[in-house]
Amino acid sequence: MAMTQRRLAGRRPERRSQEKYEAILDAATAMVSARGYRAATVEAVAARAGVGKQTIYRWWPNKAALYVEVYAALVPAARLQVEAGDLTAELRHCLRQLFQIYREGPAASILVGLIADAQDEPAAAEAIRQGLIVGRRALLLEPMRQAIKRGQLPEDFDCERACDLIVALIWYRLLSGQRGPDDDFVETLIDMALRSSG
Amino acid sequence: MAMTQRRLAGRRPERRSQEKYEAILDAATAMVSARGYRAATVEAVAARAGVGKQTIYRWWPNKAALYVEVYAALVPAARLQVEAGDLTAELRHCLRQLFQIYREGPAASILVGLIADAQDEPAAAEAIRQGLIVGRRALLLEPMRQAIKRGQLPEDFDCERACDLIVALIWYRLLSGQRGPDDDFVETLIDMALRSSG
Amino acid sequence: MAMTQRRLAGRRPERRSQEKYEAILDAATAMVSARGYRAATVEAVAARAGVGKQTIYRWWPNKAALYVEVYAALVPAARLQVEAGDLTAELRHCLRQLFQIYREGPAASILVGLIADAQDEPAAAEAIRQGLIVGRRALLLEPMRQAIKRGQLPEDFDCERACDLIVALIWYRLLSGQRGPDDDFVETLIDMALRSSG
Amino acid sequence: MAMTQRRLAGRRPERRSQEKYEAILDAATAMVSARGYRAATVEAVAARAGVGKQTIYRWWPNKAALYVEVYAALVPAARLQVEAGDLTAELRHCLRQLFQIYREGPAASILVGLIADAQDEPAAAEAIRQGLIVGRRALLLEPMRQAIKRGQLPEDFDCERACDLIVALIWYRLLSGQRGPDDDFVETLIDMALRSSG
DNA sequence: TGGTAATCGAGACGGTACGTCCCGTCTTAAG
DNA sequence: CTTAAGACGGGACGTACCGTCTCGATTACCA
Repeated sequence: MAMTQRRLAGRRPERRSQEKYEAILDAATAMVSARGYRAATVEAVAARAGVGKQTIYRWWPNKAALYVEVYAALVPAARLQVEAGDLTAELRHCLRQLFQIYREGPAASILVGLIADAQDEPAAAEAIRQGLIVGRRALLLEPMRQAIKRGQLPEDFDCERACDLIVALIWYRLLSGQRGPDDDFVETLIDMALRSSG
Repeated sequence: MAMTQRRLAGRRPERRSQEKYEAILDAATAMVSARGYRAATVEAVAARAGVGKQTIYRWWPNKAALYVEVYAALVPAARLQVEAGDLTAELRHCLRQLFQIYREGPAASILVGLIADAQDEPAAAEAIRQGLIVGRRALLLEPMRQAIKRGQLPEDFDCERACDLIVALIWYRLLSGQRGPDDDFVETLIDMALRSSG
Repeated sequence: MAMTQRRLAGRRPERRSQEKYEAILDAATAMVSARGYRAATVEAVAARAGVGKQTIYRWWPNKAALYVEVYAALVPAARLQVEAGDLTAELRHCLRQLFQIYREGPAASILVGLIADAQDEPAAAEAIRQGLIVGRRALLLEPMRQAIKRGQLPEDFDCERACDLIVALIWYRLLSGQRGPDDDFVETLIDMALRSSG
Repeated sequence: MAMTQRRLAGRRPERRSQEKYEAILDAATAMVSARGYRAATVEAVAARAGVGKQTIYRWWPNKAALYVEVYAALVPAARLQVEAGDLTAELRHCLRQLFQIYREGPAASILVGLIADAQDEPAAAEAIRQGLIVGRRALLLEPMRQAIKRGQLPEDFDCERACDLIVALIWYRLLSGQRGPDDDFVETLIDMALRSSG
């Protein structure tokens, strides 16, 4: 999202065709839904979008960067946030919304594919770190910090640890191919997170 | 270790050359160490082992199955087990040994590569589930169950949940490319596992 | 020199910037000298001239047409003509001058590139025929015809045949990548041309 | 034909599939006939031959090398040679046969394409020099040398020059896109060659 | 002199081919 | 009959240019 890749430094994104841009993201989304992350090659996405391969490579350095953007579009932060004044309620909202999105569309497949890609493509790893981890963490961390301020959590509660726990368990559930993430899982996550320290 | 693949039923594994078999596992291990999991293609492993590609495909259905076996050899269950009569001591021993192995050699890279492969190759997924999850889980579960029997853990302690938590956090640490697994992490894991329910 | 392209009839060439026009020809010349005819793509010439690609395509239908013009500028007819009253002297002057030009700059590379391009681009073939053959032939034919009139050559001397012979041998020497055209070659050409019929 | 390219040094041509080899040469021939030399891309030839691209690149370093071999197959030296005891008869036979082949199939197109390719691909240039010039020259030179021995040509007749003249005029006729090579042209060539020195 | 139209640079665009890599299967010759 | 060596069809990679097109920003003509 941040367009920080060196090789795109000179590009002027305002010149990019909005139409093509959307066609590419749409095609990428559709391809994953239809045939899975691996089969959603740059070549296939380009063909489906009615676009030259170069047009994709012009704006994204690799498949991972493209799909970080697709993921971000599918999982808008706004949809996960809520101000409830109550930690459990806020986490419940965030996670239920997230899992709903995972169940509705290909976002989970994309996340899993990106994690896989990241293992041997440093560029992909960086794209993920920047696009998914850094930005998204606050969605969980912030409510916890607020809760401490409000006195709903002990002062020494380890927010980072709780946050890692939640993300780790979600990743594990997706990666190990167990049942999809459901609302029961939300309660388990919240329960475990709140117990994790303090 | 050998002969778990159903599809090789008709073959006569006794005819497999023990020498070549070891050469292949050694080459596979060396390749991952030297160039990483992705670059350790079947082609490259065969070349390094001085073996035809077909010889690998004859005995393993795919790269993942081969590396499940390499992983199992690198992380022998025996090295992780200990009978201490104390849950914390047993978990500490198991996890410290595991992390030591991860730090010494390519086992962690292999695990991560396998997880990645599993995402779009059902065969790889199955190989992992059979080879890594099913068998390995007992190493954590058993000590916990014993601890319940000994009264060191409450009756209603959720061993599965605690076990998932440990594995999930290990995977997350490896996959997210944070710092390697160290002895501090062992203590964190034990602490979190023991808090996770009850 | 300008405005021979029929297809530009509707344009008003007087609006073409003389400055840009020369910058393009200069860049085209420089590119061939520096990197050869093939590498002197329209894209590269435009970049070197500090000009948009479209500006080139606006005034020349294709690369060949552009280089016919560059060639014509590098090999001005005036430099090859002389009125000596003696066929051998006139041919010698013409050919020596031509070879000197070939040795000095990229004209030979351009000629060879154009011949190559002409083989599968009818447009290039036509550009060559119009720009190089039709106009240039007279430089050799005229002196021969004068020589016949002066009685220095037999009445039945086949000027066309002699002319073809000279051009063919020059092309062959350039195309076959043998030694460059030198003054010895001039004498060979004249000798062979004068023997070719009669 | 000589398989002297460095990068093929390690290959063992006896392992090449004769069937595929012929399919490739056939497809290459057919492609030139059907769509011309330029359009006969390696990709298109591979597709038409029902072969992977790699299979072509495995045995030929580039398109030019492939087509040198196609040309050699289309214009077998045996078909051009004859022992007549008479120079004119031998040259006439050679050239008439050659032109017949040019008129029948795509050999001329290939020659022209190769000459064009040679201008900016040193590899192609070398393939041509080795495959076409070095080997083929003897077909013209030998009869001339025999004629000198038999006293049918003066001792000081310059065979090289005569040979260059013939080849140059053939190339020129093909390259300049004039009328195809016919039997009249054979007589012109012989006449000019015999006059060219001595 | 201000409007308007063409030209300009820059470069995005769909497309085609490139030459390389590796997959998993098939073939060959040596042992 | 097994082996190593590696050829094979296939599919995707990421790059290079092609020739066309779309942008604003000049520029030059004409009203």
